[in-house]
Amino acid sequence: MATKKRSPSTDSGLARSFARAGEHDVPPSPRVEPHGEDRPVPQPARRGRPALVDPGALVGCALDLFVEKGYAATRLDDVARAAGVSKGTLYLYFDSKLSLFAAVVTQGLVPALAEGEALVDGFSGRGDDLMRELLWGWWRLIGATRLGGLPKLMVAEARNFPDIAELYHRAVMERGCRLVGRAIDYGHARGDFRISGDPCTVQAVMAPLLLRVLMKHSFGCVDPGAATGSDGEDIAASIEFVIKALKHD
Amino acid sequence: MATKKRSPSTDSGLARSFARAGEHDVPPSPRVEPHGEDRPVPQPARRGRPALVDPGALVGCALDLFVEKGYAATRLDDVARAAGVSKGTLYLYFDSKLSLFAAVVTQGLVPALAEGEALVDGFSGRGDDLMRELLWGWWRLIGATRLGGLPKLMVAEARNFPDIAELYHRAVMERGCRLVGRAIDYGHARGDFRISGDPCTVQAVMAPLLLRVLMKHSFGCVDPGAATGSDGEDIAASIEFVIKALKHD
DNA sequence: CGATTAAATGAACATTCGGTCATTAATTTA
DNA sequence: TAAATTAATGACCGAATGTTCATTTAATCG
Repeated sequence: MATKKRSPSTDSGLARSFARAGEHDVPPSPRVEPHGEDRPVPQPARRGRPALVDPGALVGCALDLFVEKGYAATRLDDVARAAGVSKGTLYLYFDSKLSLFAAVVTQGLVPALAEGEALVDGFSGRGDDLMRELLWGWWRLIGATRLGGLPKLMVAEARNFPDIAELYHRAVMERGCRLVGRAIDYGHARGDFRISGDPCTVQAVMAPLLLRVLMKHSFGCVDPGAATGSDGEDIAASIEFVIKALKHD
Repeated sequence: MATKKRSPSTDSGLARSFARAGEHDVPPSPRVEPHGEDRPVPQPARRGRPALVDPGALVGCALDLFVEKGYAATRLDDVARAAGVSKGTLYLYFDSKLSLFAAVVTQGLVPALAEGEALVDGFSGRGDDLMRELLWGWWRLIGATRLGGLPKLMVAEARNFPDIAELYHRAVMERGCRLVGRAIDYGHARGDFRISGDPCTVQAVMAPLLLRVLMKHSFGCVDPGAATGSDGEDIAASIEFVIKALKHD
């Protein structure tokens, strides 16, 4: 009942059941076969029917549905239909519903985090400007995209899946908090901010944007104000709000 | 398949299937008198076996489980067992799982809102002191109690139950936002705050505490820092953070 | 004490849905 | 073209669970 993946790569259930991350959809590179066979490497010299489906697309559809309906209320039939495949096909790429969920949570946010870290690493300027760029970047890369659904998904399901919650906490939340904390410390060291980047301050800084994206993906269907994000206007206001709180009098 | 309630009072499915609010758990007051039927008669001179269960206790147990597991993942058997009754008994008091959910969401928060409104109505003093009392009151009455689980529950389920989401939005969120908005406006009129209580500012003001309670009820089992609230210390810090953002330079 | 009425039960029913697998489709190799 | 190999399908199964209801329990009334 365990591994059955088409790929020979070993698979430790959960938390690692999926490796591809790119958004590309190219199954077709059927034609490269340099005669060496049993090497466990790049060109397995494929035969038979080439794969049509893009696992990344499956994960994307699952993300949308998990965010919209929650884990338990999302049927694998729906995911399959949304992706234009059959339910059986899902089981060619994922061991179980839970491993699909793990794949959804795992992939996506890490690139955005890396980008933020690069920003903070190479920044020289006023602390409030760094904070503006960082928070705007978060909004552009996460809050305004469908990745913004992940926080809501995890808030909803963390208690039901402690393993995945811990994974998300370590790989995303802690790393993100360190990042924001460093940005605050940067401004603090420069004398721009009155306080340092302790965990409580970090949460207060992220809170307006995070809450906004949580509302968007929950009450967005009921509250038109929460739905849109109404480009920029009040995102900017929220960002300036927390920067004001950080600055000296 | 519709109404079957033991009481002759009409019941419009959803959103109104339950009225009690008490927190007591005493079965030993055998005269329960389920929501006094519209007869002005306080003592209907009951016959037959007196009721043992307290519907408020059923709702309380359901709240805990819904918050912990989410709606879909909560089994009525669990709710019944937690309340010490049989599953069939639940259907004596609620038409369906959904109406139980509606009862959970409906009751509880309104009294806290009323208390906050009384505070703002009768306040005379500095704007930042009003804000402190208001936010601390919210934390004491909601954030620190099990009612604090409701925001997480609604964030998780709003999209699945638009009717209940709209009910919650109207009866709780809009009312709460008006309340906080009035408090900000109060300080703004006095010259204590630099900005008025527009919806965006209100959300930014509530965000740190709301996010904290959301985290507590989701990642609390994984992140020890989010679990406790570590009484007072960083609640105070969060409150002072937003007050700082509101004040003039 | 029966008769009556209401409360509570829990076994049984019906549906949903995650997961399986025999079958079919599509491609390459000989 | 035939064999081999891999991809994809969708009907099917079984466990889980919301809902029902005939039955049992416990109180009051005549």
